Amino acid sequence: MRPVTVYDIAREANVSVATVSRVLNNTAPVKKETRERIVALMHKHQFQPNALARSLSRKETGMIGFILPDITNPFFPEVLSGFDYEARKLGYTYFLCDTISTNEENERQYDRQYERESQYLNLLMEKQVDGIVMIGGRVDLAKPGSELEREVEEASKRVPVLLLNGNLPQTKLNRISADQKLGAQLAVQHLIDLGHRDIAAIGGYAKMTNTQQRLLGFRTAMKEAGLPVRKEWILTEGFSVEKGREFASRLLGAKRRPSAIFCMNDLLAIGALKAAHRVGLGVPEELSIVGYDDIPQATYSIPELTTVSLQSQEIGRQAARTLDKMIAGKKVPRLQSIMPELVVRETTAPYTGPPL
Amino acid sequence: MRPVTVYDIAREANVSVATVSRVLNNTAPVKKETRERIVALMHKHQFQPNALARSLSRKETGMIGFILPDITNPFFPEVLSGFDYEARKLGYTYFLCDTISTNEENERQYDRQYERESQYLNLLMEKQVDGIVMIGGRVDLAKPGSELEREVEEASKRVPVLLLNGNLPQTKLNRISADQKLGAQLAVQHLIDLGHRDIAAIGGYAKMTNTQQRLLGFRTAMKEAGLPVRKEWILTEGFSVEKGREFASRLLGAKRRPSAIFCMNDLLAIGALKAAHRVGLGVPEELSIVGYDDIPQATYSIPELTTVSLQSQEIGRQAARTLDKMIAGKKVPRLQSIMPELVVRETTAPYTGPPL
DNA sequence: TTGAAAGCGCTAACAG
DNA sequence: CTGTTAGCGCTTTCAA
Repeated sequence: MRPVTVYDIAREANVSVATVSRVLNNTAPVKKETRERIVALMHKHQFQPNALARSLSRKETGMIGFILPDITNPFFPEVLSGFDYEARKLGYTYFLCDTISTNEENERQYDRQYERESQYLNLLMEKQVDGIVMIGGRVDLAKPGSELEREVEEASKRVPVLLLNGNLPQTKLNRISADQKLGAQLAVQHLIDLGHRDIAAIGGYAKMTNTQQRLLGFRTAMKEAGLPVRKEWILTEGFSVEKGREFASRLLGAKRRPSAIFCMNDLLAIGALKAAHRVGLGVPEELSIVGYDDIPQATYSIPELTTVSLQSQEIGRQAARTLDKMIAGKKVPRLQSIMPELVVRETTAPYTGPPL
Repeated sequence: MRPVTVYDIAREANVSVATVSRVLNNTAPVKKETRERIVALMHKHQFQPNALARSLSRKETGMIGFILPDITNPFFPEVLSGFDYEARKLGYTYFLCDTISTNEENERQYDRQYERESQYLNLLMEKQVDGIVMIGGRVDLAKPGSELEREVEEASKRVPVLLLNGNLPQTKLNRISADQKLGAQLAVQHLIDLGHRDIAAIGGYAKMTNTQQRLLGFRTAMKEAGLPVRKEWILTEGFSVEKGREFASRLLGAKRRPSAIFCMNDLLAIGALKAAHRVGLGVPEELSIVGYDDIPQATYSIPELTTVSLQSQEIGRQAARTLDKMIAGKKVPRLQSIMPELVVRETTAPYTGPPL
């Protein structure tokens, strides 16, 4: 059966569509009597306004596009859930745009990530979303390259775009970002305070801003404490549990090994935990480990991870509020910085090795 | 600046909008020469067709609504990622509708879950989605109650609805579901084969179909092996790590305790692992644990979880393909059953206690 | 091959 | 308070 429209309601109520529209949107006073008649009819026919038509004429859709790299990476659901909470309150609904996802062989496809982002950017604009938020992918690159940047900048002229936890340096897009350097400093300072001097750093990708910033924080903290940074103790290129295990194994297998490891995220830390376990090294007694991100899984391990909370939920919420303002045409600060917090749990303990 | 429309292109190309539309959709032959002229103009002006307008007249949107309870529960991103992969290939884009999400105080809001589902159902229909998939929430209830069911049935008359891993018994909606009972049997049989006789089952919610089915599988396997099921060893109402720890603690604190625990999901198993660790019980030497779902985190723990894979990615993929067929008006089987698989890892070992 | 014109369903002046 | 009417941007007959 053909869905019922405002015309159907109008006809049966002996009014014009304008009046129906008015009671639908409460956009102008309508005589109580006729209003009630119309409302009754709407219920009777289970009338559901066609949002497409409405959006077409109103020129706003209440839809947002959320572009992220990989929903199975537990960091993103955290951000998303905060975003969801606020966005819903503000009356938005959103498209989830995963630029990686998993194919039949169950393998992630990173190679086409940026291409996907471009596709989604266009698709979302065609769908007439009111705004777009981007996290991960090219936004994490220290030097995305002008083409990747230009594209987003171009998009931002048509629709508000907000970047999360990253940047596109050649553009002046709005963004919300945790202070990555500070987070790393917090973590490393914590280790130093515990008496550790031989500290390694593992994970991340050299080309990513977050990694560079965290490494910078690491170096800064070490330097301020007058501690040397050993090159062989900085192992990058990877963010997975598997990589964490690999990096840590390498570290722990060497003749001289660190007494503490600073990991670029929690997954790596979980991998490091596994490596330590494998070689029979007690954590935290013999080896301290600190993670980064504070994903829920940080409390699943034994022992539970000491880590740096990026306040991911908060970033998500902030994102929704900010994007809403941008959509409303209000001014928002170009950069909103979120303060990370050190969360001390069970993988760090005072240094107990031979006196230095 | 006003976005460019087919009219703008048409005018500048000295053709009618119909022709522009034709080259846009490749829906009828157009003279090569004029086609090229039009294509060039489109590029020149960065023309982006307005999907709203298109959908309004075509009566199809390429949009799907995906309703799930909680994106931060790692089971759902798995399903979603499989769904994403196929849906994208088929040209769909989807709204993520989380019915729980997290508020400012960082607490999940389960109480209004069903209400949210109803809201989203309506919202999605107004947005004119081509189809809806539902997982969790009311779909997991053994007796959802007629109102909750009627509503979905009603919706399904207007737009294809597909249920994942659950059912609404009073309706005859299409669904894709893992065989929960079989999965449980697999798990429990594995324990029995290892020589365990004292097996407990923890977690789940008594009112949920999945729990009932899994418990049924548990009982069936025990019965077939001639083993008794002790009432105090079946602890329900909960799906979290915290609950797992709590249940297992209770079990392990009693005078007589099981030598193996079958958990209704992996999070519970992780909790059980923690409980065992706390009381100094070695897993798997002194206590075997098996989980359910095989979320990625099942391999993060030490030792790694033996568990039942629900093939969540596959369910997601299947869902996309099936919904696409339904949208195309094709017939699909009312129920597609997915076979679970036992994944033996490190938390189960032969029984080594006193001879029975 | 191409154009004219009638929708798709709703909103928003404008007029009364 | 209410009705008329012109869009919103694209698709799709129906003719030519």
